[in-house]
Amino acid sequence: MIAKVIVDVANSKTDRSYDYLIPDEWTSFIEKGMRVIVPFNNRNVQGFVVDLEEHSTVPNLKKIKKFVDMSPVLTGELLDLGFWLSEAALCFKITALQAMLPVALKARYKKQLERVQADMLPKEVNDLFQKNDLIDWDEVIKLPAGLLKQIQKLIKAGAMKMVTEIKDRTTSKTIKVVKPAMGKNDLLKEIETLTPRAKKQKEILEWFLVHFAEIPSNELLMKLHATRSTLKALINKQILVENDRKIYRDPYEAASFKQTEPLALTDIQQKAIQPILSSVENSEQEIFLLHGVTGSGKTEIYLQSIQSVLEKGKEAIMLVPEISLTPQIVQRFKERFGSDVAVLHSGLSAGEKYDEWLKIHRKEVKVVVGARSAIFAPFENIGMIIIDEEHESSYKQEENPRYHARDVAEWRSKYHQCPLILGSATPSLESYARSQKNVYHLSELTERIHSQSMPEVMIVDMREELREGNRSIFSRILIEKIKEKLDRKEQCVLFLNRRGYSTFIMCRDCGYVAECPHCDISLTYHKNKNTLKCHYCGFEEMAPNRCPDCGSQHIRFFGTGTQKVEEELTKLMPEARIIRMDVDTTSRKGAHEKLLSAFANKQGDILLGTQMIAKGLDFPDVTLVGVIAADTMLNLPDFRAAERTFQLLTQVSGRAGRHKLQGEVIVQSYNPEHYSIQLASGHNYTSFYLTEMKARKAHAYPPYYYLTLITVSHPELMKVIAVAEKITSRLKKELSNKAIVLGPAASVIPRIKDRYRYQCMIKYKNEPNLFHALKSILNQYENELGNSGLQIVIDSNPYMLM
DNA sequence: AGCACGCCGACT
DNA sequence: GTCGGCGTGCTC
Repeated sequence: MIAKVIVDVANSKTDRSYDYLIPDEWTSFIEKGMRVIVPFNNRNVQGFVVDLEEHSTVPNLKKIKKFVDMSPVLTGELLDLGFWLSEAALCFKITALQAMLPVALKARYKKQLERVQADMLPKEVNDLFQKNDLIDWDEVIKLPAGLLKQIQKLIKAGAMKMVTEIKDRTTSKTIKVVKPAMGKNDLLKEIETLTPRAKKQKEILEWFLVHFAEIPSNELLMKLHATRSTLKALINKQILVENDRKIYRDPYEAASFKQTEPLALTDIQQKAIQPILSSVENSEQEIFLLHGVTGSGKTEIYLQSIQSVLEKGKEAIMLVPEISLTPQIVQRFKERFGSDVAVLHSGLSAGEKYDEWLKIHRKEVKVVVGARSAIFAPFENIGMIIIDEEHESSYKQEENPRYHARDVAEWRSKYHQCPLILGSATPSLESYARSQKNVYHLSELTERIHSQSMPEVMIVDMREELREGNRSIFSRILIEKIKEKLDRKEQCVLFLNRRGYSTFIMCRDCGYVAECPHCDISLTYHKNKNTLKCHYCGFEEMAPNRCPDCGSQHIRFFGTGTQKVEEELTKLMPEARIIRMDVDTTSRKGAHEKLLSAFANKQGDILLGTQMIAKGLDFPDVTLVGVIAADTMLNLPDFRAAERTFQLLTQVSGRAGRHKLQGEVIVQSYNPEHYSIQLASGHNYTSFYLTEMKARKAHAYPPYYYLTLITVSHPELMKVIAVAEKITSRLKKELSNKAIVLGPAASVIPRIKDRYRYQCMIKYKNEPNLFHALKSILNQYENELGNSGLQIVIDSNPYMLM
């Protein structure tokens, strides 16, 4: 038998399957989707079996060396999906296949030096090997040059050789468990022969007499207040045996979840869920766009839809944006579906993710709640896929394979003939446009449950404040309102989309601006450490107190970040308890949850944060939401700037007054008349959609046109320009005259990490040649891509134009 | 990617 | 005459 294997060598020349002979003893064992280890050009690499065949046309096949899995890690469906994905995202097949598995399953290669004939080695070389016949290559590299030379010769002579060992990164957590080494009758006899002084030993054995089962050692010792030494005595006497047992890490172990029952749906919810349920009933592949204002009860619709899927014996995938994978959402799923749920998000360690993935693989769960990559959950009988907050940019992966979870979800829903639900209070223009063309089935939830009204939104013109002499970052009305809420023991959420203290520092005498030495971007001042940081490459240096250029001491800090807001707020209201949430305060594991639960327990009056506090949070006592600078995003050079601003303002405002108390929102802006700010404050999605669509049409942007962005980067500017120009002119030649090819132009950030960056953008409607043109461009530069430091990134349907 | 092969300059 | 630098090409 022949196995077709995709090897773990990410390169365009090796981007295909290779045939290998399956050793006779494994012919009935090796299956599609398993990982194997194969010899490949004088070394061993890992690969995926993607097909099995009787015969091969290739002479002199090599044999599969080892198998890695006892059962396939990729289903037939996922293999097909991987091939589709590698085409859609223009990446190597192996890259696509690996993206579908938890990182823990990615092969790790360890090079070693093996001793073949000890008697041929001189003493000083033999001494390097102690008991083992292998030395890690990392150790070999450190040896003195003289010794290396000898080793080189010995390798040539065949006395030693280089080998690669391949390992998973799976580390299983084990615990010690203990059980009787004999039957009940013998156990009884042993108890009788114990000396009267061995009171604790007797207690332990009596426990086993009653329970007669394996138990974690620690648990047993805790229960009986015994110590390890007592247990050890019994193990030594071979009355009990102790073993290591692999256990799952359960990130949510400590939390206990009360089971909840489905809530009664309002009439509006009922109307929205009906078509979904009938689609589940008839196993129809339909895509629903669930457009529901914040607080309209979308989650309950998800839960009940999934319930109906489970009742049919099928599985469900629910995607949520990374940032909103707060305990709140997880809790609602765990409460409803108990241990049927696996949770996958980036806050978990590689081992924890692997364990959650294993639960799916072993069919121990029926529901997955997770971020983007959870769309690859290895279910085989999917009855529904849900993407909550479908407009979120975190569904687009910004590295290879550059896929959008929505596209993968559509593919899988077609494969399984099941409904796909896209939910959002502010759908992406692409999705809403499809619903207008009846490609998607639109369901609207226009009212909040319990008919709370939408919060009152007030726009404050900050230019006016400035004119009236208020130079603070807070408007007078915002300060007044915060104080009012504090007096009433209610809570506030303040939002600012910028971390750090100041966005840039400038010398007032000579105009010097501190910039990153590796990127063309100004450095952000972080006050707590008194450093300047680059938010793109991580560069950090001490902040100067004199201008490095002219020596002046007049250095001023411009722009406002969360740190500065926190400081100003403390000055104005020393009594307020502020919880700040941004990348800098949540980098440690679990910090996110800790800060949120502190706020939920009212250990804080004001929650101040960036992006990450905009979504999904639901705190009953929050009655004021303040947006400190609504225009920060509006001024970005991105065609989605208005859409993002509208979405963010709507999401943030949705945090206020979700329960009994009426909410208020204050939006500070320097562009108060901009339609995205005006329409967000009026909660008017439809008008925003229509206005924005006109702008998109006028400028030939999605959803009227598809986009593909090509970014060329290299340490030398001339090289970048030359390559970008060649690519652009080639595309202009090869594409139809209906395609718009723009560029080459310097990227918004012209240099990152010492690499210059140029871009070319393609706008098109129907361009069957595009795929081949792009592929041949990649092929043309392939040998330059690796060694000369040239990088070409092709992103179809980009979310980040930077 | 990474390893072998092969071709040309520097050296015992 | 050999050793070792790196460009080139192939991997079932």
